[in-house]
Amino acid sequence: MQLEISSFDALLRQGGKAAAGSHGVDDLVSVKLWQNPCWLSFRINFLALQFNEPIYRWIEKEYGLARPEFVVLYSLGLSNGLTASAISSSSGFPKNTMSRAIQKLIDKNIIRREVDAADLRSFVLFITDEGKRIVDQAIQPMVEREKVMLSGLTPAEKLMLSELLAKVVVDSPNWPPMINIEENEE
Amino acid sequence: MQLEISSFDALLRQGGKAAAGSHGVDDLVSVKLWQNPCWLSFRINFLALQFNEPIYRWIEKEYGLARPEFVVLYSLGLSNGLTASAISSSSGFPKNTMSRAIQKLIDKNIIRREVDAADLRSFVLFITDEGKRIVDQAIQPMVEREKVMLSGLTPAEKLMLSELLAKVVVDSPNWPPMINIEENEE
DNA sequence: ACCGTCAAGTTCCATACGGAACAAAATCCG
DNA sequence: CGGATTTTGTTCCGTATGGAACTTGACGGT
Repeated sequence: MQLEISSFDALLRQGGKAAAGSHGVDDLVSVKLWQNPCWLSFRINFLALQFNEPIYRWIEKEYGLARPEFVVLYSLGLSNGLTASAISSSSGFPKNTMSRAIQKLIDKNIIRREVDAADLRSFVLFITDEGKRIVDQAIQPMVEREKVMLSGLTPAEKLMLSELLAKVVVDSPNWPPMINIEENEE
Repeated sequence: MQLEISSFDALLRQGGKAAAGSHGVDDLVSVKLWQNPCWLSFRINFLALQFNEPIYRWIEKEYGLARPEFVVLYSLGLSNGLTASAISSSSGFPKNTMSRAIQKLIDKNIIRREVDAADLRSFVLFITDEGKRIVDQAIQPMVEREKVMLSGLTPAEKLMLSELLAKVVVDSPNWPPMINIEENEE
């Protein structure tokens, strides 16, 4: 049984509609869920927002760290001894924004930096004890938030979601950079 | 067979690692994929960025519309006759940002607004022919981008991903608003 | 019908953001 | 080896952003 492209696309964006009902969710959100040619980007962006907004608001209030600063801190928490550009490219923030964030973190004694003897242009960044303390604390509400967001899925579904998202991320280096869809360049 | 919480969490964040290998993907991205207690938010944010960044850059260059403006336009393309606050709440942009975006779109004759006779405070927004033309065009690279991003998945996997994401979004109204994780309020 | 509360949009303003230009160091290459 | 090119990080600066205060209209209760 072979579906045409167009009806498979329609099937895709309707994914999960049957199981859902129209419970609780906002009208326009419903439309953007079920009648949207760009189903992926809406769902992804919506969920990113649902995570980021409360979490970064709380981190700002609790620790006085803005989002770029916390991104630096979190990255170092995962892998100490990183360079500014590594953090910048993995997080998507431009490097000047990272530069400022790093300065502030140094001033606050949350991270520390050493010149890289092998490359005098770049600095290697290390988390301080104070910094380590902050990430360890802040991570708790973050995982809690994720747990809440996933609470509607069964364990098997969570695992499946994790695998599928990871697979897409891993594939990302193969994507064309999307320069000039239409080549009308003057 | 019952897993403890902690080892199931570990399993979750490793989701898909076996199948992946360490192909192409950046070092720090690998770490954030596989050694990250917040696997969901990283994957979601990463993918959102991979979509948004090139798309909105292109839309800005092609049509001179900033992201909030295009969000308004796109929303009206899906469901004409919306109100500013509806768009604001479904998209996550604050209402003053939406207000400015709407003004600009009106100036550019891309949308039009009428006072709501039933509620004199609010305006109902409509897309113009010019606006309709723009969304119809701009949607093409957007769906194309999504197609590229999903090209590493089989049709069955795409469908599964669509269903799982939708299920999570539909569940979102049930989530607690995450006020005051720690209740040390002074 | 009136007053307090709430909701829709706008305006004000300080600030963070990100593009572009820049300095310094590394790398490439003939 | 020496000049062109790339890479790292910082600085400059115009602009978009979003919190807060405000205006106007709706709504709910007594």
